[in-house]
Amino acid sequence: MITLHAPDFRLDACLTSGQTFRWMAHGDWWHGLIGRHVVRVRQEGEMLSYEASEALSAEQVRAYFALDVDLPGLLRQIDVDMQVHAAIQRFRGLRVLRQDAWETLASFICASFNNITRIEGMIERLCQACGDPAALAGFRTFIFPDAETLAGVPERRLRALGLGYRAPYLRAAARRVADGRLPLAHLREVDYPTAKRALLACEGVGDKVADCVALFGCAQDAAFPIDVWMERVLRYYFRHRKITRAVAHDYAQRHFGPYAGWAQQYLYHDVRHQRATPPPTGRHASRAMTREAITI
DNA sequence: CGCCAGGTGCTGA
DNA sequence: TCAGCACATGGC
Repeated sequence: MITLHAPDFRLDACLTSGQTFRWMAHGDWWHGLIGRHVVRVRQEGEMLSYEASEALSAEQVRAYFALDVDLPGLLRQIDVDMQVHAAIQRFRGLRVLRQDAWETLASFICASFNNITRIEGMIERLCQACGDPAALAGFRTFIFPDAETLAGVPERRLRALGLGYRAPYLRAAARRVADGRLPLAHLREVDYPTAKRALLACEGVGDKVADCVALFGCAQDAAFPIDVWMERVLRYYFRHRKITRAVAHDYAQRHFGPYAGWAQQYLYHDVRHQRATPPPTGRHASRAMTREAITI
């Protein structure tokens, strides 16, 4: 077992905030994969411990959990209004993970117009059907199938896994990655608009999915995915008027700046968490936040 | 059973 | 540019 120092970090928030779909809680441990490595991780205070099925360096783990990011400095940049401030206070330590770009692209194609529970099931069946088996002690799982593999899977087989109309989109994206038309590794090196434009070339990838892949899979910290939840959150900055996602996205970019994606992750996790555990009275808090929103 | 889900592509104004 | 619509599926 290897232990690293992980200040300003909250593992459970990272793994339950809708940016990753395969981690499972097992007592104090979380079981999952980092790339092709089967891993279990556990947080105790400022310490993060892990075990892996094969050599997995501390640097790879640090990179995956974005522990190299100066979180206090970053939060200072996005802590620009009452609403995001409250989310930061509640979930300080939440970080945007640095996941594999292909797995992120494939996962978020499956995520479109879908709910998280079913997304998890679809991805798990996809891995069982097309991925290589792997294990860590008693934990057995399957590696996420690579693009070359999925490019050769017939659409009807993907439909049989429950992907529905997303099946042809996933197959086409796999082809595009496998044959090099979409150079995913390169998208970490270019600027955000360039990365997003490249992702949008895939069928079944619109603004929201492209932003998720850019943010979670390509280290594009400015990317700002807007789904139905974020649309509700952002409406609040416009005095609850109806707004198009394009307007909301443009506003968020200017309002939060180069780390807008991290603000998005805090707001998203916060609104989802509020639904799960509603606050006791909320009256004063919501009035204060409304007043703040109006002055923006 | 009806509504909803980390949307996208297409169409017609 | 933008609203309106179809699209598969299953969780709740």
